[in-house]
Amino acid sequence: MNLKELSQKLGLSPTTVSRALNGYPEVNDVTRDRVVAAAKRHNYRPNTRAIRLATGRAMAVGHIFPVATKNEIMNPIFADFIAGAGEIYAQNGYDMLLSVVADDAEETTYRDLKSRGAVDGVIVHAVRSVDARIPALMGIGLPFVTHGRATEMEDSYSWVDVNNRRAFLRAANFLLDLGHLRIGLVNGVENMAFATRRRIGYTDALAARGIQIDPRLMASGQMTEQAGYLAALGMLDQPDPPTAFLAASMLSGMGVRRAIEGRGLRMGRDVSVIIFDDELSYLRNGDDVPIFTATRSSVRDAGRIAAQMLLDLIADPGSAPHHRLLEADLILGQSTGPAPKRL
Amino acid sequence: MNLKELSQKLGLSPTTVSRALNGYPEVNDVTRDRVVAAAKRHNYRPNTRAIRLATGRAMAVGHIFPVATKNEIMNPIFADFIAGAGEIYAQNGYDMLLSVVADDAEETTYRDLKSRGAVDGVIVHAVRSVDARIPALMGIGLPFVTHGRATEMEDSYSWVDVNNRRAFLRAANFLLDLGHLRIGLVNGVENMAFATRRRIGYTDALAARGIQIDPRLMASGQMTEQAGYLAALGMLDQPDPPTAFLAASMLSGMGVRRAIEGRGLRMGRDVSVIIFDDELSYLRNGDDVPIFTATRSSVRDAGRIAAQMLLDLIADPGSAPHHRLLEADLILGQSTGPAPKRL
DNA sequence: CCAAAATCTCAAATCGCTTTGGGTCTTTTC
DNA sequence: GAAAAGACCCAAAGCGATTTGAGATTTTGG
Repeated sequence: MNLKELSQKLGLSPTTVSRALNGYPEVNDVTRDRVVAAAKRHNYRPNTRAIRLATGRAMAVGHIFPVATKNEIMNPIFADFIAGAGEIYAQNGYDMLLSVVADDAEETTYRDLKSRGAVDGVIVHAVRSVDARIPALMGIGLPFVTHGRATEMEDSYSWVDVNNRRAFLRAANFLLDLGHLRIGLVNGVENMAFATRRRIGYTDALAARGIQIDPRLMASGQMTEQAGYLAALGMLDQPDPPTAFLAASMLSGMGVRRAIEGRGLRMGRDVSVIIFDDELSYLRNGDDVPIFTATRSSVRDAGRIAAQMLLDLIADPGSAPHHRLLEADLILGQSTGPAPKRL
Repeated sequence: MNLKELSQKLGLSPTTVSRALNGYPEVNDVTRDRVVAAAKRHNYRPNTRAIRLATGRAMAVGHIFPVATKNEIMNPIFADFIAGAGEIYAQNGYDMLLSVVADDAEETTYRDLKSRGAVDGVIVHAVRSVDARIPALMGIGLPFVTHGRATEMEDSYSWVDVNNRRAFLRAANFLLDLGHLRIGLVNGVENMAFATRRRIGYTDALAARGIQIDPRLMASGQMTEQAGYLAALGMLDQPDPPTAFLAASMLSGMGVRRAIEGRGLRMGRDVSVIIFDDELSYLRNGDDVPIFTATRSSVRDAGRIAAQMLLDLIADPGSAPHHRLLEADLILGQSTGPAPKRL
């Protein structure tokens, strides 16, 4: 059932039917009702391909799913981010296009999407501290919103980010207030913008209290359980082990917990742990009472916000860049307590 | 740069340029080379929207991302499956369309995608034992491939699945061979097809050795760390606790491990554990030596296979349904050992 | 050397919608 | 009561490709 057939059935021109369906004012209410009813009865949906060609808009946004050429790690937060963004697209009649691309080919993909006219804008994931994709996209002229922000030129593009520095600053301060003096940092890979900022939050907090930064208490790596385990174990086995940890994710935190328990210590009593909790749906931090004390910020919300921002940007391409800095909550769980008395 | 402009630059008709670019035989090789070179030089890409309208094919496939209305859990295997499938699409010039949809609206979404002409086919995720989507899609007439298979009508549609029954049968047999008589099952939610089949594999193995099935040793729930922990703890605290566990996923297994260690036991010595390892990129089962003994089958591979199958189906709609049953490997890790002597 | 076949190229139709620029028919307005 | 305004509807021109059918040119065969 297409527009022409429907209009013939109704004895109207395609023009009028199209206008009636799209809410244009030049059509009689009686006629409009008749058209709408017929469209529903015949289960008519305008052909997406034709709409796109006619309007010149893709009514779709692209998400590029970088697959690191080296380590092949798929970012686990991606699924939840997508879930949030997808909600917004569905509400606004947009489609979500996913491209899985080797991370050194992202720019080519953006350029391709643009010249093919496949999308009206893109979301950039996993922003690195220095990220070539940002200037590239500005050059290409494709509207975009980044999740995370690079260290430079913050003002010249649109982004959604968590205040990572502040989150880890607060977390570190909280541990310091509990009397912890040696705090281990189990961070993500530090070419990622968020990881860099978290480290700065951590070091700033220590510096503000006049505590010497000890590089042996700072690890950086993939945010997996195994990596967290090994990093924490290495620190615990040092002569002057940490009494607390700051871990970059739920998975890292689970690894840290295993290391602590593996050394016969108890988390929350002997060693405190604070994690960054992205509120991933399949990695909940406990049900009612959180297991880990955590800085918490929902990735799914971030997805919603980024998607809405992008749609706004597409609707009004001339507007100034939008920014949204989310603050993470610091929620109390069972993994923190006062520093044990030193022997 | 569009076809018309390019053809004007070349002094040829759009027809000839189109044919040259698409490899039709009716064009002189010299002309073709000239056209191809010019297209490259001007960075010409045919407009996707126009191609779609003209050819009537969407050159896109849909993935529907069900968000359970109740528990809101996003399936963690989704990301890796998508990564595999996306590779295949990219190689074949297809786009991947993702829809995030409440799980009670999936059928509507399929119907919508079809009537809008937005996709040429879809992949169905997370198949339930009895799944209304399958007959629905057959009715709609949209080519589809399911990941997992329902309990009925296996032959009438195309699917990719792991031999879940056999995987858990082998795993259970392996534990039985090691002398374990009480084996706990920490299964996924059993309205899912894969979970049902795994349970059957487990019970079949026990039955074949004449061991009584004990419902207290069978748990079914979300495949989260927390759920695995609680399920295992409950079993360990029973009067006659299991000496081994079969866990449905890496995360469940991590929960089981925590329960074991929480009770002062050691995994691999006091209590054995076998997990189902989907080889998720961010939940690796150890680096060199696997931590858990596991039945292993890569979800990313399954994504590749399903995507290729769907493309084949789209290319040849009249063909008979395709099936692919993957066998899981049983790989030895450090989490299993002989059953401890009974006191 | 001419007709037939093969080769190359093009004009125009098509896909299914939106949108422009008029037309007709009523209804106001002075 | 005529002119202006408003309401309603339509034909046709697009969007940018593919594809059909046919014309022009070159090659082949007798």
